[in-house]
Amino acid sequence: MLSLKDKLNPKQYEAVACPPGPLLIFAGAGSGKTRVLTYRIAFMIKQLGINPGEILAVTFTNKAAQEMRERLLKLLDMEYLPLLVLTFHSFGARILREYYEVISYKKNFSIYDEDESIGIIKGICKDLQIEEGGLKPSAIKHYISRAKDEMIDPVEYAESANLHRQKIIGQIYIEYQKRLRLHNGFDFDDLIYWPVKIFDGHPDILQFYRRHFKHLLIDEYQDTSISQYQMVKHLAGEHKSVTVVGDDDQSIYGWRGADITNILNFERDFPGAKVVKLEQNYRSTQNILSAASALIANNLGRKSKALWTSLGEGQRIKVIECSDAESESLSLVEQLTHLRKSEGLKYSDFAVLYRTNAQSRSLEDGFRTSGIPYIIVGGLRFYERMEIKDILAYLKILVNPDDNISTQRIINVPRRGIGDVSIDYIANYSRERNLNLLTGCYHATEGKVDGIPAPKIKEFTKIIDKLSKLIDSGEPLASLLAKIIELSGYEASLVAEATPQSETRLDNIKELVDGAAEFENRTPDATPEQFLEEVALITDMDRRDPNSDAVTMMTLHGAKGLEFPVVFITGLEEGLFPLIRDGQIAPKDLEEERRLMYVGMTRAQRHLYLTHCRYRRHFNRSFFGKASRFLSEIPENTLDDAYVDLKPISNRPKTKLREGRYEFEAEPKRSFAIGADVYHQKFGYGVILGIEGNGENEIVTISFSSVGRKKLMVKMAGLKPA
DNA sequence: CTACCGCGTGTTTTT
DNA sequence: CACGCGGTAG
Repeated sequence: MLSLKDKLNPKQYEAVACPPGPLLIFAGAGSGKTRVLTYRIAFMIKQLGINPGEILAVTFTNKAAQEMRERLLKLLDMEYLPLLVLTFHSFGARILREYYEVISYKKNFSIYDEDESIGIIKGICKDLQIEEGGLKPSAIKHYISRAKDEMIDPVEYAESANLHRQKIIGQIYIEYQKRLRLHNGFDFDDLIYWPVKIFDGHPDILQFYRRHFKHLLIDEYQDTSISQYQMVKHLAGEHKSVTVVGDDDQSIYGWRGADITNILNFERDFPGAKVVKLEQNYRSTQNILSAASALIANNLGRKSKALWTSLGEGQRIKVIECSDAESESLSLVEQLTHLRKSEGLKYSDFAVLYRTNAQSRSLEDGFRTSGIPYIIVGGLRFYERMEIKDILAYLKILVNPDDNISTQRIINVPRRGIGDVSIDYIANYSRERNLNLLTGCYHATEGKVDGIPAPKIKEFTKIIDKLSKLIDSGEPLASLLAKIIELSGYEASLVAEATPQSETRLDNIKELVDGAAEFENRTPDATPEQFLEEVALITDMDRRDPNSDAVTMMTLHGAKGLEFPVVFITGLEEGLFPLIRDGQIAPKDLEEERRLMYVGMTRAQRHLYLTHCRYRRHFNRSFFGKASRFLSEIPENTLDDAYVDLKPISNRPKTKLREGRYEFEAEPKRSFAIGADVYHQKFGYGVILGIEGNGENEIVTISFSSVGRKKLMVKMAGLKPA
């Protein structure tokens, strides 16, 4: 390999070229983490002559895995990647596809997502008549997930329960695991939990994996849970060629079971580990970096580090105080429009970040009305849409007939006159006879189940029959899905509905078929099970199209690993960010919020904007927001002069549409389009942000480069197109 | 027994 | 404000 030393700084080189063995790389934000990981892999292959098949790289997200794959292909100059780059969860799924038998599972198991898992828990609470003691099913799921992260099995959990609440959860946990097995399904946590259990109990299998993967590389090590840590520890075995990369300051998944002590204790767990700190930041200017560093310095119990950059001082950070969320949205539009012009930036150079998905609503309003292209990443995911899950449920029961969850989901979708009561009858009948629900349905068509309208069930089983034949005859995936949509009557019912919503649903299921076709292309020998697995593990974060020129809007969590020339962090109000529930926040939670802020700030390359509102409607109730404490933790000398934008924008009367007939305003004639450049005698050049009223009363909101935002009557203003 | 309608409730972050 | 759940009508 040519001159590694020229392409890496000394620290990076040290990490890349260090001999196989335990290696911990503290990679500060923007310090070229992925670069080091990929070069290290290339180094192992090209310099050390290591067989690529013996290397396993594990990341946390599909996005990260994908990026690493692409960069490796380029670096190694190959067409196909000779090594595995997987997420923890997909690696776990692979192990289970191979060894499901040793834990008495069956082939073609299903993978249940969060909603389905919570659905199972709801069912358990109902069946067991458990008084949940004020615990919501989602909360129960959370506790069970944490238990699995810590490798605590159901019986162990129940036995060690002290509190009344824990005993209830223990009971539910036991039943939950039982039902998952009954349905031949795993939840997300099982994809780590069970492989570790298998390794624990089957040295021969563990030995196989250890021999197979002699060199491990783990990305985002600070986000690993106890179960993931154990998986790494198991695989590392005696040879201990483990490279882990992480940054304790970017640990933001504690609520999901990530255990920051994993990275802090690496040197203890792997004696003789080499530690390299990467502290040169290649992303941000000094101002941004100093501000972020000062902020994170408020956390205790972190490894101290000193990030530095040679990119120069750069712009100061701008804090904008807005009157309300609507004004916040318009402020973003305003700043963005100016900056885009003055610096010749693309829309895709901008990111708008927020703490909770709910905030995206008000933020996107301003973008929509001003015609600025944007994409919202995250929120409701494509594969979590109702219609997609419905169609996939059909596919799931064809592959795994034990999947009662999916059977239950679509037995009456679209409507075939089979209600809850009928389903309960069949479910009870099936349970007593140890049959799965689908088989129970077939019995019902033969009149074996009392009180069930056989013809209606028959309608359902006939569809399944037809589809089974197709899948058995090896129908290609995309056309199989098309058949499901057609034969199930799903398409017809959506067409009949003929609402705007049903139209988008139709579009979505068509997109699903396209996606399946694309999957077939990419993986020629693909089985439906593999497709289902990919679909279960993929997230919306992975569907970001890098080619479209649009502003990216996403949560701060979603932004990890990304970078943008311009970043807006919004909603910086005490209580919202840091997010505080019940007026209280535990110190460790506050520190995680602060790390989240740190992650957000360090996404910015050149410009960083921080906005907060004085007034915000949050939970149904309006409240007056104090500025976030994080704002006061940023040194003054990195901040621009305060920019206050308090012009009330939202005092125009809300139009009522609900009362009486719907009324549609005639499309008003407008003198200017939103986004148009205009010139004003006194204020100079500006951009039209919004238009209200028409004719005599037409009022435009204009952002002037000289004086900021103004509302003017067109009649009086004497505007000229610029 | 199913389908529809209205009321009430409740919102962190995600593999 | 949107969704889920529960009650009622058919």
